[in-house]
Amino acid sequence: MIAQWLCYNRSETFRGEQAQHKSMARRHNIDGRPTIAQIARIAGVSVPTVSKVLNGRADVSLPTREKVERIIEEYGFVRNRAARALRKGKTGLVDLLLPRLDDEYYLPILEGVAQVLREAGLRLVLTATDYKPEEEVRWITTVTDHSTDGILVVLPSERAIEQLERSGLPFVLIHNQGGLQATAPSVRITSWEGGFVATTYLLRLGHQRIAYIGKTSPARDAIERIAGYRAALDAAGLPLMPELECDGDFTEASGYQATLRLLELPEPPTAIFAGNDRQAAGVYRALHERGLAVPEQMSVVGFDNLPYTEIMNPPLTTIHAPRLELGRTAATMLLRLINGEQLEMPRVVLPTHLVERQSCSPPRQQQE
Amino acid sequence: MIAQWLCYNRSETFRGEQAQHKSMARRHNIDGRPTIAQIARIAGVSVPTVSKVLNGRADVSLPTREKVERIIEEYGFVRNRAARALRKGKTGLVDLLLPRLDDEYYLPILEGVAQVLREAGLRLVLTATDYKPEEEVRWITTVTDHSTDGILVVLPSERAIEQLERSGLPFVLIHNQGGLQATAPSVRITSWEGGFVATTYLLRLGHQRIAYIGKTSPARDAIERIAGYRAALDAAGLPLMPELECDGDFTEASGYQATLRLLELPEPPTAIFAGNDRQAAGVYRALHERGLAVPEQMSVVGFDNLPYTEIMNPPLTTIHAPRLELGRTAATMLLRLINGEQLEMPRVVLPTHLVERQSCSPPRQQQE
DNA sequence: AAAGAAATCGAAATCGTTTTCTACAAGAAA
DNA sequence: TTTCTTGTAGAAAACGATTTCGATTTCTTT
Repeated sequence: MIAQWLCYNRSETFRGEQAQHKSMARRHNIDGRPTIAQIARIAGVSVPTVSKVLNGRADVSLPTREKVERIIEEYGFVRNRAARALRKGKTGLVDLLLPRLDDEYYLPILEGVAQVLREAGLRLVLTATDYKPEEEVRWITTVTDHSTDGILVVLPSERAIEQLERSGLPFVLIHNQGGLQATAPSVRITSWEGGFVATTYLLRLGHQRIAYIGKTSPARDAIERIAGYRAALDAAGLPLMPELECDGDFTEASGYQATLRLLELPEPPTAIFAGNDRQAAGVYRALHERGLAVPEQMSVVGFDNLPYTEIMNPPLTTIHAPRLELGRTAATMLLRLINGEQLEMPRVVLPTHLVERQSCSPPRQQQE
Repeated sequence: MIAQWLCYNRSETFRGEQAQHKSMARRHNIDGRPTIAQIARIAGVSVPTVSKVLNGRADVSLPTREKVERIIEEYGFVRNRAARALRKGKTGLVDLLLPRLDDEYYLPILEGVAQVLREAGLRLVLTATDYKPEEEVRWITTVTDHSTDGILVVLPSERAIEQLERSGLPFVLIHNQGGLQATAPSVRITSWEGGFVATTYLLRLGHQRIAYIGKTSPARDAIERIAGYRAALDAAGLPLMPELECDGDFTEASGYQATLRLLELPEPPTAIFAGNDRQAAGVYRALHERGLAVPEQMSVVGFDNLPYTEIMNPPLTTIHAPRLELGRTAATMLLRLINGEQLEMPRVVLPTHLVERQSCSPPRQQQE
């Protein structure tokens, strides 16, 4: 982080000589910024003509255009966005609703959205709803007042979706939890496939007793992950082992506790598929406390591919959730909707994939 | 809400005597949301009266107020924010400029800003500048068009500060790198004290040879950290040990490399103060590769208190940088400025403190 | 009962831009 | 020359709210 401060400060040494704008404009306007009317008067043309120049319309002669452009440049004129928004009915803003801001999981989504919006010249309005549907609804209601061009909602509640559909605003859902039948534009990831791939990977290494943590959550993604796990076992001709399916609310603590319980089993698993990376961190902690080595005595697979999985010890093998693309895709779709276009693919699912690092190996009995 | 629009339109359709007015109003209102004018007509009052009710002004009689409020409620009216912004000169928006969005360091700052703005009923516009001064300047220029009420800039460049001061907009700087003489409103943390405390902590444990990683960065915070380290050594009557002051650009990789070099020294240190948590993660990796145990064979202290330091193995002792408060304080100050108040304390410095976990112990020779 | 004070309400102006829609000029076609 | 385009420019009307300020009405006071 501070690394970049370095080169950043370097380029600082070339201190750009900024063209100082004429202070004459001050005379005309109280807050110092000229309006179209003033520019028009100074240029000796009418207000609409200036507007036409600003908007690149054709019906302005070249000399007039150049004169107006010169004055605009000279006085450093920028048009009042509020007035423009009022007249055009567009605000240049897009709202993004996240459950939480202090959860690094959402960061790349935010980043992806920000990238696309920046390219499109739109500004990003960010709100955290703290996982409360009423907050979501409240926010959607308050931005229904022409103050946004479109909305992106991560993990929307049912109520939020209803409210969105009612509002008539363009919107795209990210990580929609809703039923499969929902028709609203949305972007998701292949959680089922991720669960399947992770489990299959462990099976291929020779593991037979593979635990899963995170059974309880009613969230769509969680349900898909465990379904993928079960399907992989099934495809390998193995029976389900209910004692190896642990509760877990996808926190570090629940990963820790689930692992302790698993280790007390008469026949503990040789591998743990930890539902997500946070739980995997808890798994590591429990294993370390009990003096068990990863991957020699226990293989571990995570899900999400959070940044810190790279610096875990050993680096965690995990399923990559393409969160940046989630954000980019959703934002791109929303831009289309705002533009009045139809989406040929309103419901997009982005692929996950396995990131192989050093937390897995064949089970001990096969190693020897 | 659509239900109400329905009945709204229905009642309009059946109102013959107001037909001419109605058709006009309908023609101009494409998206079906009522305007103040329509509410006023339905309530049988004037436009200003509705406005007064909306703004809680005193000169409206109770019966009138109640009637208008009922109609507003019934029709689910929300006022057009663009129109309001134009007239009042306030947008209800605050811009936050961050160097990057994918850096978890900034997350709590963002969270703190978001909290305060939410309480104040303002919306947060987020932009990443990618550490480029020209991006900062470009953004500041484009929001100078009355489209924001105030700006918060994290790690502002010199040029950005100049631009801000020229713009006349309210602004507060976070982590200002500038010289001590700068008078602009800003919030920082006590980096020097953090460096001093971390080093003193290690000295008290009995360490004599304490390394520091991150010498090279010209960033204000980095300079203060190493200055604190040196001052602590000095206060303990120890000489500076240049061979123990390592270069480092505050990435995981540089922590790793610096540690390898330190271990090759004829007399390696017994403790490493790692400049920041990311470098500490690299230190852990190098030590683990060389088979050295933390804290038994090497004590490590980080800086920042990133979330993952808690789940490092062992949990990292580090200096807490109060980033949430950084965001909250800056936002609170900005709110004051927007409100036209004077700041009695324009330049705030927030205290850091040591978070003691399990990565430090007395050096080996003293243990035995 | 008359006059003054206070409460209540609305007409009209305003914020700064965009969008018709009309007017006029110059050039092309008849 | 007359008529018809074509190209330019501007007058005026929105967009939807807030604010000012004058006009009523109601309430006190003497």
